[in-house]
Amino acid sequence: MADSAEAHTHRGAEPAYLARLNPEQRRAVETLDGPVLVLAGAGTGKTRVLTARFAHILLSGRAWPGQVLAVTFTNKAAREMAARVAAILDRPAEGLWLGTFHALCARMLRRHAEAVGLKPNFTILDTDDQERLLKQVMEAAGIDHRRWPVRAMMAIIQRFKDRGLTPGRVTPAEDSDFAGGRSVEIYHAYQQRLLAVNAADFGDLLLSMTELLRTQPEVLAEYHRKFRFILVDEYQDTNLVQYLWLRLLAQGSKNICCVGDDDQSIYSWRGAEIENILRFEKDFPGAAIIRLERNYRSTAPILAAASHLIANNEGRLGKTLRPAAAASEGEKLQVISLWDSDEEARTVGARIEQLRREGESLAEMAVLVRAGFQTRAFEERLIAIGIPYRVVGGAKFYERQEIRDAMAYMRVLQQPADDLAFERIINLPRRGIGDTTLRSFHAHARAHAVPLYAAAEALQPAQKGRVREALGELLRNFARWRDQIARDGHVATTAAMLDESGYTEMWKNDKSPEAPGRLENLRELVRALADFDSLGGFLDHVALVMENDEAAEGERVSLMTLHAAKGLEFDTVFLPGWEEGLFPNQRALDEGGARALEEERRLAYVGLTRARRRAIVSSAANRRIYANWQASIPSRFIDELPESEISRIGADSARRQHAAPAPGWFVPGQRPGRLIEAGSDRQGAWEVAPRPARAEALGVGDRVFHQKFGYGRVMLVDGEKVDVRFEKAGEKKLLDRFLDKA
DNA sequence: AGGTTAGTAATTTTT
DNA sequence: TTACTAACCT
Repeated sequence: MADSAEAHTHRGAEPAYLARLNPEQRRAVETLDGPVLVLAGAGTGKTRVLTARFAHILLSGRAWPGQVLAVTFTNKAAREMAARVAAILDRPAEGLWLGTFHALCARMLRRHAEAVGLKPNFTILDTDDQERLLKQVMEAAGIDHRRWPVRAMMAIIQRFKDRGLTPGRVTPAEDSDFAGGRSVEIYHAYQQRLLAVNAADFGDLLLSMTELLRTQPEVLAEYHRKFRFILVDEYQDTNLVQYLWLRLLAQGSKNICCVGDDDQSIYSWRGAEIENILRFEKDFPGAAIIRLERNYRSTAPILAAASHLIANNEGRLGKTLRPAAAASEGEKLQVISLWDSDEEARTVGARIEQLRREGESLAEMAVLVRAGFQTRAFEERLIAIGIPYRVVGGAKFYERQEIRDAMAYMRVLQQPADDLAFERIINLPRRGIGDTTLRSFHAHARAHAVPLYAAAEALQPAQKGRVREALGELLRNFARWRDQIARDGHVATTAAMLDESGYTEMWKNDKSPEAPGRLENLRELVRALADFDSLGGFLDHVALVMENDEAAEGERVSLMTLHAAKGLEFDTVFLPGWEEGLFPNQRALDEGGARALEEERRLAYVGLTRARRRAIVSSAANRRIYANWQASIPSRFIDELPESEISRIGADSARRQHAAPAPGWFVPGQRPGRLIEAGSDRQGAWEVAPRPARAEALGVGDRVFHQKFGYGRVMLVDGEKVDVRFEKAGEKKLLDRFLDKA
């Protein structure tokens, strides 16, 4: 508030949003004319620059809010930018073209839908729908799905779209040899199907819009007139079609400002091309390049370690992070060698407990892993020792079954031609309409080139018995709901639809423990519906914007993948699993070679630079993968850390572990022996810990402790099998020898 | 039509 | 190990 008051009232003095910038940041904000690339290292105030620049454009009178196009990758980033711009302006910023690539393209495409063969109410398909549609296309083309998986074809199509290639633009050189060279044919058929069901997938939003700008000069000119300034966040993550889209739009004013960090490009596997940022000067002649290297986040040792590591990469524009404050002190990085993944989880858990005892906040600690499955071991350990945690980036709200079902109902209501949605709900709840019946609808739909819904209507009278009755009722209901929506509005109608269709009833009758939660989610969905003035607006929101409903707040440790951690920061960051094969990930290396290794290294860099004060890297000598144990060696990235900035813990014993054969070496499924930890007087000795037999039997009502599940109470004893109700993990049946009396 | 079983595959995933 | 899917049975 004070900021903008000053911004408006100052005489001669600078507005506060400029005054608090360092010289480089300030140049990035004030260089308004022509292309600008801001190379913003981790923690150098990237968001501050972006928002100050946005506000500066408006406050200096260079453009109205509607004349600035501001693009981000995530909804979160878009929200944050909107909020911070509004804070500088001291009023909510309205009429902004600020959003994700996808949301902005969807907004544009709705206006020009007809030009690409869609109706303005087209559906935006998520990954699941895409896959089902493509599967149908491939089945129709007679492709053996066991030899040529749908997933693989999906990836190929996505890659085409990422590169701005419509089926007609795919050249033989860019084609793949999938299904005996039939990929373009399938791609083409898939696009035809999308138009037939009046739908676009995520990739289409960008591709269709770019194609439109490429081929229709008057549409392009319209946007050139409109947008005077373009701002782009996370430019290093753009793919080719996003780049083309931006370049087309920027041809108008030339005032494009891209902010990014080539060292944090970690999405090549999703089509991102780091070359876009490396090539910026060539693409936009006369571009100003501004480097932000003053880091306001981390201590000197963390910055030194991250810089030292990333210097091993070849393909980079080159920047060096410098600590902003003179604070050269700070804890060294800890590098811990451990015996196995269980010990790693225990150690991390113990460190977290210790830090908490020392007064650190759990919300300021994060465990960052390479792959999602690694979080499980830490979750189990944290449950056992009673430390609250959250897993960031798990299942999304809208990916839940009941939400997708309910949305399918809404989609059929909104757009009866949406075959995928219709297919999903035609027999949900069970109406006795099985494969055979559905197949006949499909045949009719194909033969008459009508939507499935129309086919069902046409064939309903020809059905017999229960099917005829149930289908008749469903179709009559839809007609009625469509009628009702004009009268009662979309919220009441949707609620009525979910009840009257029998969908809610289905979950009420469901005895599974998840059912009540699903009903609650459905109620939440209807509640959320009230924030929108139409069903269509809501469906777009869910497809493009809605995110995890999990509360981010609270005193909890965060567990997530390194990818999910980009853009976040914590006082303490645990980086477990730094082992060859896991990190750098072998599979990534197999697929992408040297380039992939550099991307893995960038991922390590991202991980380290998340830490403000403390980073703890660990590696385990043995890791359980599925059922059996596998030996592993510490990651090469550990060797790339500067020895002067790290303190090694257990390194000696780790070396000995690899040198000496252990007793009972790697019997699949069996616990390996364990080396006594550093600090013990028996350090270096082998301890093979057999599970001791239970001395005393457990009784009903006993309080017990389990390594994985924590504390609980015995509910039932059946020989050596015991039912326990755990305080945190629910009821489990297990063998008594895994329990300790508490 | 719907439930059961055997076989198979398991990174990262802002939209 | 688990989780999911495709053939298989009732």
